[in-house]
Amino acid sequence: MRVSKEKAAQNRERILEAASRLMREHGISGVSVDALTEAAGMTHGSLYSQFGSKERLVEEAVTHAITSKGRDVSEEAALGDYVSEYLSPAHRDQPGSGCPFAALCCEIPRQGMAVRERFTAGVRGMMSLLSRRMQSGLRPRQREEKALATMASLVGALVLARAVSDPKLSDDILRATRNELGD
Amino acid sequence: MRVSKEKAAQNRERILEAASRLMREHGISGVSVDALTEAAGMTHGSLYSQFGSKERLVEEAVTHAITSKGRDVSEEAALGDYVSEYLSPAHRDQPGSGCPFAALCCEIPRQGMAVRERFTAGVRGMMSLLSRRMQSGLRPRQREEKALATMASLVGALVLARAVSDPKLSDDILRATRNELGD
DNA sequence: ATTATCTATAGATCTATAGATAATGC
DNA sequence: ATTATCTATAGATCTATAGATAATGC
Repeated sequence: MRVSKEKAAQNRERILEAASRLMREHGISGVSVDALTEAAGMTHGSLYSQFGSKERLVEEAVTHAITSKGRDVSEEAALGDYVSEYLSPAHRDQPGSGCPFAALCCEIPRQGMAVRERFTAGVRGMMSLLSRRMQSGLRPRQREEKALATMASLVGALVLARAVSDPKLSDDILRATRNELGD
Repeated sequence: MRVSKEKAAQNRERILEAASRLMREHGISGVSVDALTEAAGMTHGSLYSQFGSKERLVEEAVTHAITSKGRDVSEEAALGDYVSEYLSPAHRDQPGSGCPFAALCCEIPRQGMAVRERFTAGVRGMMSLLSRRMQSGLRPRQREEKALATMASLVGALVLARAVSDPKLSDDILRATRNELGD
């Protein structure tokens, strides 16, 4: 049965929402087309009519996750606030709505070029977001370098904190990195 | 057909070698029992006789990768040398023989408890390895904290450098983190 | 007439098991 | 007699496609 253009656009959006959340929680290869469309309240057939293939959906879902996450960052927020929130236990414990870079990074090298390029564009976006918040005394080139190193610290701390089974060690990783970036 | 005890032990070792390499290259869920035993020159049936299940093989393979990698680090190596090698393009381009933490971190939260605990033990090992190389002026507690923050930087830089599709940006991530850790 | 969605299904592939085989090691 | 390995296969599950259905929008 067919639905209205408006309803179809809504359905597409719901699939993307579900995909960007489920992929961050279970990994890209860990989410089936079936599980995904079911979470969006549809059958798997509709995904192929909307996106053509899983690969193309992944492209859009990765972009969706990155841009929607980027919009959450207010332009006024200081570096320290951003770091504190990024390295908070709450962020660690909610990967589905958390940083897409930390959630997907290890799977990205095995994705198609289009997916990797969208991920890369997102990394550049986060670099410039952090760069703008670096000490104003530094030259642009140095600020970008600082931004990249900071991003590496943030992403690394989050993925390790999520991976270890000991809650205390996990907290230690977050705190140690917060302290290091606070200087 | 049966083989000698010695040969069987060799076969087991070959499966573990293949597993620890292939899992780092294609992810834990990205390697099938079939692909794995074939890489070791056997059929998939023998894996079940040797390990009982894929999950139990993963436990052993993760441990195998971590301990064999840990043995490579000479006790005399300084922190700077370790960092330079870790953040080298060569390490980035050879995940199969590289750091298991960087290769597997994102998949570990979805593994069984036994796998997560072995990963966690490995993280503690790397922490103490780095800790021993920190400035001798610091107290043990501070050295461990520095070690954790350094590990986060290393792992984060490597996974991001592997993920981005632009070779220049990838090099920049490695260099920026090397410079940051060099201070 | 167009098209978003559903149903049914094809064709791969994945983990796991059962039973046969044949060399080992007592 | 034991057991490491192989062969065959069961039972799930995964991506994708073909054709039917029915509401939309000209």
